[in-house]
Amino acid sequence: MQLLNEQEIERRKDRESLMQLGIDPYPALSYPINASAADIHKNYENRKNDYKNISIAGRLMTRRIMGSASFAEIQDSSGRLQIYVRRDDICPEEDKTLYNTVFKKLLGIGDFIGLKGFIFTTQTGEISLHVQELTLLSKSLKPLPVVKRDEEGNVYDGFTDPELRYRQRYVDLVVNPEVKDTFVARSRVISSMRRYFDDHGWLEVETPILQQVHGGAAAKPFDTHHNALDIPLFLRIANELYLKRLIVGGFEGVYEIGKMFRNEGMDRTHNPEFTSMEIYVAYKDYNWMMEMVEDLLGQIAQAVLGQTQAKVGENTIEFAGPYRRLTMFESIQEYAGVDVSQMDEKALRAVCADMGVEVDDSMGKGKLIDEIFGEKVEDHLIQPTYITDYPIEMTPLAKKHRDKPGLVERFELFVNGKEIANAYTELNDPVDQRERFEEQLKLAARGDDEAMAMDEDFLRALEYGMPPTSGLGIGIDRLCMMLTNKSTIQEVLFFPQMKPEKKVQVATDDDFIARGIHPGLVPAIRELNIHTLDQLRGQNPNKLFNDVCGKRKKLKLEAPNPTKDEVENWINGA
RNA sequence: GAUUCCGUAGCUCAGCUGGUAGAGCAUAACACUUUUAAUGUUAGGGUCCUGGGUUCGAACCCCAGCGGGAUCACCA
Repeated sequence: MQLLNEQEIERRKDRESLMQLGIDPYPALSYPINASAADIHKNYENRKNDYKNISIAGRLMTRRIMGSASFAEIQDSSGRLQIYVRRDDICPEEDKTLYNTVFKKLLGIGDFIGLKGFIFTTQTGEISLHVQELTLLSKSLKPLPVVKRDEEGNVYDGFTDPELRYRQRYVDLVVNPEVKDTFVARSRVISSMRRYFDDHGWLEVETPILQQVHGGAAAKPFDTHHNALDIPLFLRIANELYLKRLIVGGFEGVYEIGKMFRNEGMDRTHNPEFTSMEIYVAYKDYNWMMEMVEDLLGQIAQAVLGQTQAKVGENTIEFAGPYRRLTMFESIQEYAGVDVSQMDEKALRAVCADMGVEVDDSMGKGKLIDEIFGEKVEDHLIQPTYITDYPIEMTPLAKKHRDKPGLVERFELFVNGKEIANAYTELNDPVDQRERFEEQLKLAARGDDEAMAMDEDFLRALEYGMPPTSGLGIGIDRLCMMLTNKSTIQEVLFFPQMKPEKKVQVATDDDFIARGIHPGLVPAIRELNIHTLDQLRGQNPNKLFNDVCGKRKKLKLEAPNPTKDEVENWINGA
């Protein structure tokens, strides 16, 4: 049961009327299509002879009715096409019902229709379809927001409320064409990335989403339970440790593009489920990986934008490599003016205090350096920049630097002040790896709730031997944000997570009748804005009695007035 | 999680100092055979987010809640 507004009631009546005319509003059929709106606009001028028998389908989006002729627009997945509908063309016989009643009165904006006819150019120069045959394919019962655009492309009655746009993305996609463009771009980002990896011979794989140990990253997981095994399970926060097991197993290049789940806060750059790409290639190190990433991102930008530059907010980003490389210590030296490379924890805390960087007691040396970096450096890294050689404490899965003690071979790629990729020369020494996990356990004991958990099976795999390997992770959503110039993650996710929509449980007529209300009085109850049984229960009996009798008179209802006792019984449910 | 702004017709938004709820588009009716933000005339459409409070009187003031945006914190 739902409350219908005026326009929804009207459309339901139209649906009934169509059926009475013998027209199925939802016919079961295949409608053959031989052209799209975009194809017609692109090719009609040069190949006019090919557009004399067009069959096309789409959603009716506007109508301009002028007596016995009308202009309208339909929208298919490629765009819009103006159609010209003339009464005597679609109704060549005596009976003009199809035009006068069906097209003019019973169809509405949002309905799917199929059309046959020929393409021509109107006096005002618009390429249009002259309709000879019209078929209703699906009736729309809810009114679409009507977005108007003038010749300059100015939008007049936009569908702009972010809440409605995200909750009803289907409507957003119908009326805001640039939204569709964003998601087409997203799809191209992923497909061009996949093509790049496949062309290099690396294998796309799938690893468990339901995991018994949530490893590979520092984050809070979603937990669930498997009934048959009676064990707790977690949605993965990362897939790194599984992909490395596959390298142990003998694959020389594996990658996975998939959803990760983190039970943390949400904002314009975080959604509880997000898409990441992780790739591991054997016999490589992080220097090789930096060159690969430059090549990859240049090619993706080219595939998505047709060029390697992207406008992101105020900035123009050049994705073609090579990218600038800075060690973490160099970057802090450059942007914060401090050499932290030789500092111990105490000295670092003093530096943080100096700079007004907030810290707490659970933070180790690595975390403190990361805080300084985040506060002072990140925002400056606009053009793609590799930050390399991180402190060992904050990177338990990366190999120790080949000649810089206390550091690991890791880089992060920053673009427009945001991290979009993270890569290591992977740690493959099982003894070192066990020690690193143990260090993490100590951090956990100290209060760091993001410290990584020990994964014994992963250690066992490493003990069998993993070749030297470089691994990379890219946040797909953020990459898409950059390449589509969007500032929120919601704009690149079809269905971003939202708080539940509050749903009022509207009572049906039968619900009211079951409480003893005379069927003829239900309209009076609804007229009083009592739509749920809860609302009914909250009524004052005397007031309700008076109101119902008043409404009965006003609405001229046939049903007899209730007695006061009856009204009390409605409320008490007796 | 904190701060702050917002919630009025299907959509986009007005609504003065607290005094009978408004517009454009959409919808309905009539007219109109090349319009394109079609046009002209007319009509209907509201739980002013919800619940309390103040007041003779609340869309408006106060309190609480729900939902959303922005900023900040954490994380990718």
